[in-house]
Amino acid sequence: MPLSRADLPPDAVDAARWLLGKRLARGAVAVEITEVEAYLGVDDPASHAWRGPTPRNRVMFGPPGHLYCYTMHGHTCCNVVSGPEGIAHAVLIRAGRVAEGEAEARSRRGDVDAWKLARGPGNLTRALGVTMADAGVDLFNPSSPVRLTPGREVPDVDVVAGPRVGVSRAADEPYRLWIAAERSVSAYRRSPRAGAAGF
DNA sequence: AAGCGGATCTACT
DNA sequence: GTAGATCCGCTTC
Repeated sequence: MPLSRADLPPDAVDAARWLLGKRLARGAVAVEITEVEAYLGVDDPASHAWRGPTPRNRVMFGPPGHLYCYTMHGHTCCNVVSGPEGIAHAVLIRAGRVAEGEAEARSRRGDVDAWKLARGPGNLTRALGVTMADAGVDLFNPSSPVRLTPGREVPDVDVVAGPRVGVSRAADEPYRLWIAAERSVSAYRRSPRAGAAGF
């Protein structure tokens, strides 16, 4: 059974949990998602959508199930837009484990350990070959260059939550979810601009 | 028209 | 653990 758009929860945190264990596929490469971050659109000061629509973030304000891509520091990062339309909830795909097409992924990433091929959002897009040209594609359309496909069920006891990496606002919200004991999960770094940890 | 700041990565100590 | 490369979008002038 292919995944359907109706399976994707509208709330970004729910969508993030749902995406763990699913696969993101492009060309011969498929990555099993191991680490994600939820961004709550217009209600989230850490989201690119917080200040409203711009040419860059317009995909996030569109229908769910599409790919929001952006570049920073010379890297491409990609998000799954959730719903409802106009609220701009999205889930950043931070890391994954290459499940298919390791040779093709390695041709782009070079000679690194297998668990590092898609570790970190920039490395993940490089391993898959995702670029800004893929921005806005429908992840549930089988003829799209990038697709979401079924993976494995991840039990709740294997899922850990914590603060998002590198954000300077809302830096303590536990909107980052990952699979415990997965080596492909990237290291936590707090933004130097975020205040002291607020416990 | 220019400056600033960032949802990063790698290398080096 | 820390520093530097690197570059585009958004804000402000």
